[in-house]
Amino acid sequence: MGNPNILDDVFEKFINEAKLFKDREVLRHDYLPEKLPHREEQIRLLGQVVAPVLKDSRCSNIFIYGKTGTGKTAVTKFVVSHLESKAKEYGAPVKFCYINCRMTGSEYRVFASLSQSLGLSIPFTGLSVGEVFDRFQAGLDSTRTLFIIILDEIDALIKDRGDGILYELTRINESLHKSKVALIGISNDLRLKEFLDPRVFSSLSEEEMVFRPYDAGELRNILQERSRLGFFEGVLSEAALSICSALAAAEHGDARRALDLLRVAGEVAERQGSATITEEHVREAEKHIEHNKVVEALKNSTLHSKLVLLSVYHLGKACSGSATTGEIYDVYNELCGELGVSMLTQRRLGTLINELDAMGLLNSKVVSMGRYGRTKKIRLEIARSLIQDVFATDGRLGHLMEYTPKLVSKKQ
DNA sequence: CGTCCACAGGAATGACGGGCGG
DNA sequence: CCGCCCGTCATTCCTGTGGACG
Repeated sequence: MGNPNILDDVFEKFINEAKLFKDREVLRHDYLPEKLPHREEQIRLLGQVVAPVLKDSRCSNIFIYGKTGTGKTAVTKFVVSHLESKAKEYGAPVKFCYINCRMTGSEYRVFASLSQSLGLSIPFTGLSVGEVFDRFQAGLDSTRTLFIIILDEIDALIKDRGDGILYELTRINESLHKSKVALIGISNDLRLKEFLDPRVFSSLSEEEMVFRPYDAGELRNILQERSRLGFFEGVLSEAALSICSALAAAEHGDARRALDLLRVAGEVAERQGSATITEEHVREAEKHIEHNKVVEALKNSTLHSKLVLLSVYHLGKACSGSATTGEIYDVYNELCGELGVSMLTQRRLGTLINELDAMGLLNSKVVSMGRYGRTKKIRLEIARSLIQDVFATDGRLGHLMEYTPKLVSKKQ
């Protein structure tokens, strides 16, 4: 019966004490601000490259590299949205389509999104890829359009599907009569060209841009700028600002991380009813984000992935950090036996390990031990306590935390 | 200086659930 | 309802390989 009152309390408290955030949205990393500090040069360059579409000619394909949180996406969206309004002003037939390849996931869905942005309706599934491509091409050519395709996080697509789509897209202009297509490829991975067919690569990177990471000072400016819009005056302490930029700078100058840190720190402070954001809140936010990362990652991974992670955790006790694939496979087999689950092959395990590596939960490195073979050294990338926290609440796997695999006790 | 370990990781293939168009 | 195609997970078979050992 008291429940509504509890909530009432919570809400009232929130309304009365929420004196920190002026505009929460501004502090999200996907918010597109009116100013992008320290990226003026890139904005100008990209602007020059795409400008020809205003005069009815196709612009060069362009390839943009840079690590996460260096402003690639923000700059591109910024430039393109300005281009769009200019194009309207001059009546140039410019359209664009932004696709995040990691979200979109497959060749089929990329073409489906492209078609949808032209106003074609494409079923989720059921058609062959070729059919969707044909429809897209026909749809595009039915009116005269300069179509700019932005493929963000393109490395995700290429690494597990190959460069077939890019091949199609780079050649599409040859079969278009009225319309023209230009590509903007954005990659987090600087070594992407190694995965590409050289023909595709050279056509895709008629122009190239590299985004350098921000340094601590630049991050600080960015955060300052955003916090002016996002927080009320005097909320953010100097110390908190410094620590945010320092932490993010240590992590390859990732502005996305810096902004997340700042926003979550604000939320932590708010929940504690504090009037200012302190260094302590930022530290708290760091833990919070890390914890969420793990929970999120595990929420959509399979039982077997979790078992792999647990195996590494257990092995960590015995061999001070790094374990080999073979050891993990043994422990994993034992855990499967404990649960009465059938186990996967070692080949499969290898790719699961790679996936966990990509998610940042594990760290794996191929090493050669000479006469004693060639394997991967794998260690946990996250705090052991975090694993304990997360698995303790897992009904099915909780008890495996206490269990000590034979291999581990033998090693001890 | 060749051997050979203990895997890495690519390719081909299959099983399965889901959705479409007819 | 069927036949077709999709994406995902998993297996099988395979070739490749860095470097300590002998």
